[in-house]
Order: sequence, then C-alpha cells, then structure tokens
Amino acid sequence: METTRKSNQTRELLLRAAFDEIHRNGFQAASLSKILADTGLTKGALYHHFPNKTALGYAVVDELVTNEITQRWLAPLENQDDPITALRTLLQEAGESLRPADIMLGCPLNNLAQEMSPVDEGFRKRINHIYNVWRGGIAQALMRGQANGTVRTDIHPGEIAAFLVAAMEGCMGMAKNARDPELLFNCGKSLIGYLESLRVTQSSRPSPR
Amino acid sequence: METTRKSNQTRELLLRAAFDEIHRNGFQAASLSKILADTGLTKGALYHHFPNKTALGYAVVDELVTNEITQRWLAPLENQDDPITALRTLLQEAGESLRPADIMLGCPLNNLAQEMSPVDEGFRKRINHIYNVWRGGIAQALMRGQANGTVRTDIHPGEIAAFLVAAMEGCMGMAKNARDPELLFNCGKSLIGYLESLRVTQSSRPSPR
DNA sequence: GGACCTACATACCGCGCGGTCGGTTTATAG
DNA sequence: CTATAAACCGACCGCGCGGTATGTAGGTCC
Repeated sequence: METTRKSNQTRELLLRAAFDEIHRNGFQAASLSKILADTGLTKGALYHHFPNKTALGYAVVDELVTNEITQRWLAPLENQDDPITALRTLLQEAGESLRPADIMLGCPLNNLAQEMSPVDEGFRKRINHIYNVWRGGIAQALMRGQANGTVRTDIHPGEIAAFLVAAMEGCMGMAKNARDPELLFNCGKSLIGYLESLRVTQSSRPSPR
Repeated sequence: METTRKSNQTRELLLRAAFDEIHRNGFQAASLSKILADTGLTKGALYHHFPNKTALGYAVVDELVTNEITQRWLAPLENQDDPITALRTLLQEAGESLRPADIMLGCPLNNLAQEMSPVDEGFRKRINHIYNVWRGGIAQALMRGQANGTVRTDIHPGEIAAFLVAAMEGCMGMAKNARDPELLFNCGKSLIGYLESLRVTQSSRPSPR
C-alpha cells in the first residue's frame, strides 16, 4: 500500500501543477509539457494517471476547484444565524487575502467557465454544478436568515443568491482586466451595500400586532 | 480609388469573420485557416491587411467591439434626463434581443477580457479602455440624473457605474455557463431592482425648506 | 504600351502540441 | 529469491498551427 500513497502523491502533484498552468493560461492553452517540466515528471507519469488532457482538466475541476469553493465560500456559511454579516465577512476576507497576482489571474472557476462553457460540454456541466451548489448554499443561508428575522422576507433567496454570485464573479473579472485593486475595492463596497439592503431594518420590519 | 473601396471590403470581411471565430473559440484558439475558409480568402489576403494574428485581434477589438459597445450601451444614454429608466430600458432590450446562441457565446468583450488580460498587455489595455469609456458614460449619465433630481445624491456615480458594468458582465457570464435564459432573466431582475434603488423616491427626497 | 504598385493566391516551412509505445525501475506478494 | 504488476521514463509520431516567400492578375500613370 506504500505504492498507492506515493502514487497519489504524484497524482496530486500533477493536479496542482495543472491547476496553476490552467489558471495562468486557460485550459486550451495550457501546455502538458510545461506541467511536466514544473513537476519534474514525464509523459509516462501523466498518462499513467490520466487518459488524456481533458480528463486531467476534469479532475482539476472536480477535485481542486470544487474543494476551494466549498472550503472558502460554503463551509463558513453553514450554521450561521446572520447570513448577511457572514457573507459580508467572507467578502472582506477574500478581498484582503487577494494579492495582485491573484487579482491578475482572476477566479479559476470563472476563467474556466468563460473559456470552456461553449467549447466542451463536460467542463460546462461540471462548472455549472459547482455554481449550482454555490448558489444553493447562499440561498439556504438567506432562507435561514428569513426564518430567524435577519433577512427581509420580501426577497426571493434563489434569485438573490444567483445575482450575488454573478456580481462577485463580475467584480473579480473587472479587477482582473483593470489590474486595479481599488476598482475591486469599490465594486466590493457596492456589493456590500447591496448585501446590507437585504437586511431587516427597523423601518422594514412589519409593525407588531 | 475603386481599388481602395474593394480592399476595405475584404478587410472588413476578414474582421467580421475573425470576430465570429474569436467569439466562438476565444482568440488563442481562433484558427486563421478557419477564418480564411469562412471568407473564401487566403493567407495572402490576410497578411496583406494585417501583419500577424495579434494585429488582427487588436483590430477586431479597436473597431468592431468598441463600436458595438458604444452603439448599444453608450449612444442611447446620451441626452437622457432619467438615466435609471434609460439603463433599465437598455437592459430589458438587451435581454430580449439575446438569442440562445448569443447567451451561449457570451459577451465578446468580457470573453476577451477574461482570456487575454493576463496573457497579452496589448489586449488588456485596449479592453480596459473600452471598459473605462463604458463606466465613464454611465457615471456621467448618473451625474446628470443627480443634477436634475432623478438620482440619489448620496451615491458615488463612478463606483456605482463600475459595479453596474461588473454585475452585467457577471450575469452574462453566469447565463453563458448555465445556458439558461431564466437564470439571466432572474439576474436581470435583481439588477433592475438594484438600479431602481438608486432612484430618488418620495421618502428619500430631502424635505423642502 | 511598358513600368509599377496594389491586392490577392499558393506552396511551403518550422514548431510545439497532444498522444503513443516499448522499455525500465520499483515495490509488494508468494 | 522470484514473479508480477504498478509506476514511471523518454524517444518518437502526426497534425495543425502561425508565418513566409514567391508568383500573378489587374488597374493606374506617364
């Protein structure tokens, strides 16, 4: 079983290098030779673990990208009574943790979505599944907020969740192109403003009977 | 001078075919051979009008993409007293005019922005310039709205304009991946809701003195 | 009517790509 | 110690790509 563990190590090594290369150049322009040069491995190792380039890309999405989204954006949302402040905190943390190089490369999920959705149905379905889970997690958090009185009840959680994810990815994409942290900061400010408009305020609370 | 006119015709023919190819496959994966097959022209014609593939791409951005954005999103905004209803109308018109194939391919400008920004500085600057013009046009419209009392004065037009463009592109990108017109419709609804929240209402108007 | 230039056509090149395949090392099971 | 299969190596292949060079049809000018 020692072989299996080491085998998994090189598999993950390949996955991580592939993730970086894809993040930098997109999937289609990603070079297998570059990935192998980065890892110090060879064609034999790669094609032992993956049947072809597409399967490698699928594995990157299914394992690395999915994991990153769930860890970063969904897990912190569970068991939260106040989804709006929770989301706000997540946004601020994400904004602070982004280095210029990260801004320049953009969100890996959105990059793949924009590049591969029209070109490869396998990528499209996998990415759309991640987005569905993401939207679903936010929607559920908003519903819990509605149930406990922290979120306005006159909004549709599913629609709002879809818009929130779309706006986030849009802001990331803008900053990626502009290469301007301040633009990202301003967009984040507007996004947080929108987020706060979903909160139950004194004026919006129905008068007690 | 008759030759010049025909020459410009084939140049525009190449540009339009290149635009389509790039819109479908992205710039890097766009095939010059495919473009030439579509137009019925040959390498000689292409390299007579453009020094290389990159220059062709730049011309597509500088001429076709720039024109589409200004015509569709900026020209209708000029000389409008009520920018919020004007933007709302533009959004609805755009949403209605989009066919499933258009949704699937996404916004040409955003596609190029996401693909090329980290890879080629020439593309990045050109695209960023278009976005700057776009944001600027919306910001100016909002400022006019503030001046004539249709837009809230407690918001920063530049920041809001940046967020609006980002959110629009984000919504387009989501629908492109999901391949779902209803998702686009829902995002558009939320976007319009946000837009309307910028309007001066009876309650938000300062009491006259 | 020859010189000349623009506007294309066509054959060709080198390169890097994804992918293949026989060989070699390594590790575990018997 | 040996057999066997997994894990990995590395040379090789075909292909399509962007790009080049040479050629040529047709209009213009003197």
